[in-house]
Amino acid sequence: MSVSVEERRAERHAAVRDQVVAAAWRLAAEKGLTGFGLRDVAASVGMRAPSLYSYFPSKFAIYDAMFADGYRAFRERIATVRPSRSRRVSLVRAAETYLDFCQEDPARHQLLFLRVVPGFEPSPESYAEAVVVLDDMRVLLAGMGLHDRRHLDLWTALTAGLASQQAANDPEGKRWTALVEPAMDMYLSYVEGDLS
Amino acid sequence: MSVSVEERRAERHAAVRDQVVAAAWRLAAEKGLTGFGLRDVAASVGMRAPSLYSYFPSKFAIYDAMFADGYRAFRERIATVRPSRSRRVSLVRAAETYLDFCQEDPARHQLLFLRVVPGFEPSPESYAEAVVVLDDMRVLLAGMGLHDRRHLDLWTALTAGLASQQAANDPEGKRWTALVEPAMDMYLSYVEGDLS
DNA sequence: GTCTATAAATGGATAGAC
DNA sequence: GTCTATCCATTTATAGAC
Repeated sequence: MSVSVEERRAERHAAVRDQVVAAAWRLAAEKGLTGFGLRDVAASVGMRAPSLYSYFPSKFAIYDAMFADGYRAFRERIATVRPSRSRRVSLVRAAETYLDFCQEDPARHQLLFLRVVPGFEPSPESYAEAVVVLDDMRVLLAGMGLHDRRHLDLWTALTAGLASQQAANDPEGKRWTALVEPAMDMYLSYVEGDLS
Repeated sequence: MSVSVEERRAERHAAVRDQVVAAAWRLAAEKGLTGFGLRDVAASVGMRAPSLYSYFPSKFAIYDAMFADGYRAFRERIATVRPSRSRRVSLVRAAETYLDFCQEDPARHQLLFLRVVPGFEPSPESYAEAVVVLDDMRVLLAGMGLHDRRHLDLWTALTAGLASQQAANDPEGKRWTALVEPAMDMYLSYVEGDLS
């Protein structure tokens, strides 16, 4: 059960990385996704800016870690959705969870689901986290008998649209969130003929 | 038919303002919505940065003018949609026009329809341009017998979702654009019972 | 690994001459 | 109205001492 010095060092290193990412999320929520600098990040973990470079080679690398982290958090959140025998209930719960997740942190919504940071694109490894979540959704719909990618794309468009309209036009309210049930009803009656 | 000196001066002033806004759009398309500076803007209209302050009191004021200008352009574009007796055709054409408009300039899509510039909110006057367009859409749906705001919100969410998924996940392709017809079919069969 | 110091650039914005 | 000059803050990132 002994652990090598290198392993403990690596653990500490990873722990600090996580703190940096958490600090970046806090600042993004406060000042906007592109509104914070490395000094802010460093200060809020008790460091000076240059020390961050022991953990991340660039600011984009921090965005990249945030991206992966955000999708892992999203996947965990989606995993908490209580399953139901009713397709309708399952879809409504999934969509509501997604909408809540977006609304509770608009900066995260922008980083994960929109293309907002000029010049930033997630690395293949981080993008893989996004693919995993999308695959979860694919499996969920497949479990309902929907196997066509177009069915999945239509569902993501519908929920993404509710989220983006909510964020852009009524960030504090429920104008579009309140439409989740009708939206899922609409979706379900449309795909009804294709259910297996 | 004579025009006062002041009027001609005002006209020239307005013309330069328009050039500045046009230059800002070009740069936003090139370098990202938040990726350009006032020096760039000034240079691309043959000026130095301080001279811009004769036309706009701040960078946010330029974003504000872009916002109003973008919604005017959007309204003109929507006005070109050929009317049809078929509700389905009308909705498909409107949605396709919206999607094309978004895809042809992602920075414009972000400024008009997402909340991307940290700290920027449109002035009431500029926001009024957005309200006008939304009212056009309200009238269009009302002409089809759909008078409920929820019908309008559901339609905007659906089209906005197609646009944002397209922009974020397949900016060069047609993966979600290709779903306009099914999406409109879905929408129409759902609201069918409420048509007057 | 963290620091100071600094690079090298850029940001928005202002003062004041012309 | 436009310019030069400049302010002042800030940015990301690097060099090198400790």
